[in-house]
Amino acid sequence: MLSKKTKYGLKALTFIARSGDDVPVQVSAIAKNEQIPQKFLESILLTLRKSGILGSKKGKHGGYYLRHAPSEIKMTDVMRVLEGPIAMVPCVSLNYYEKCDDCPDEHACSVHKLMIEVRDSTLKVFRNKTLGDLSQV
Amino acid sequence: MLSKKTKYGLKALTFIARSGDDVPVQVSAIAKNEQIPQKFLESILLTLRKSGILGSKKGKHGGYYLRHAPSEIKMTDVMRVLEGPIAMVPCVSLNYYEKCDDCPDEHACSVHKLMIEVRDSTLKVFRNKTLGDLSQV
DNA sequence: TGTAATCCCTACTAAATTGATAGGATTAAT
DNA sequence: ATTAATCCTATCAATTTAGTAGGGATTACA
Repeated sequence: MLSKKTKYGLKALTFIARSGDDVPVQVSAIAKNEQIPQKFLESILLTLRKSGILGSKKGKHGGYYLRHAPSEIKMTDVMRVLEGPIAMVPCVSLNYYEKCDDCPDEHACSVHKLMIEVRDSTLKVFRNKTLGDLSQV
Repeated sequence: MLSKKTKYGLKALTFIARSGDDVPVQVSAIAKNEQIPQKFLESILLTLRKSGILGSKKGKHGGYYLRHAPSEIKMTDVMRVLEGPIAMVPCVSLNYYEKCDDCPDEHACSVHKLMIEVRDSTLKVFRNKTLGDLSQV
């Protein structure tokens, strides 16, 4: 299941992308329009900023803005920041690989083989999708 | 993340598939060979039996067996029993559809659009994979 | 210079889920 | 009868999720 954090994060990014890039967008505006608890959204946007996807401006008339053009923001990056590894098991993760304790031989593991295929097919989707595609009406 | 339940369930099914189909396989044998806590495994095999994927025989020399040939047991069915809906959000689930509270118009929802693509690509993998494929050495 | 608006940060919490464990009831073969 | 197995219910600790609370720091602008 997709976490609310990810869902809210994606909606927020879409909202910002649709807002034109001249002025920063306030958390309150996003929260109101997308029906997201504001304090929760604050923490989500903070992690998106720390990861380099968003930039921010403090103080009056401050807010968040995209650091790159929507068409350059790939879903692989967004999903990894919000939801974590794309692989369903660490032993098939490209970026966060970890060996299973129980599994003596990965090559012989049926779960491993299956999850590699799932990972690849999911990656293909996320690599070909950008925030630009999402924010298209 | 894949739950341990699903991981253990897949390993158990693979083990049973590889064991030839003349005699039922005991939980204890699977637990020992696949390094799965036996009591936990018991409950997993029970749900697989209740879903119709496994059959069981009680009493001495009892155990679990596949109800169909491995090549006829599709991963879509197995995954739905073990892990639940394949879709990452209920609003794109084929079998467990539910509307989002917050989303006034699904067609306009960026998350919805993205998750439909993920669902379809994952489904394609699971539909084309059977337990027979998994248990191939 | 003051004040309101805004992001930033830490800590806390309730509820749900996960990954088991415990203990026995039931069933079947010998 | 005894033994070996599945079946069933209940319980539990740890983790994760989805927030909430409260204030600190920064900036625009009157």
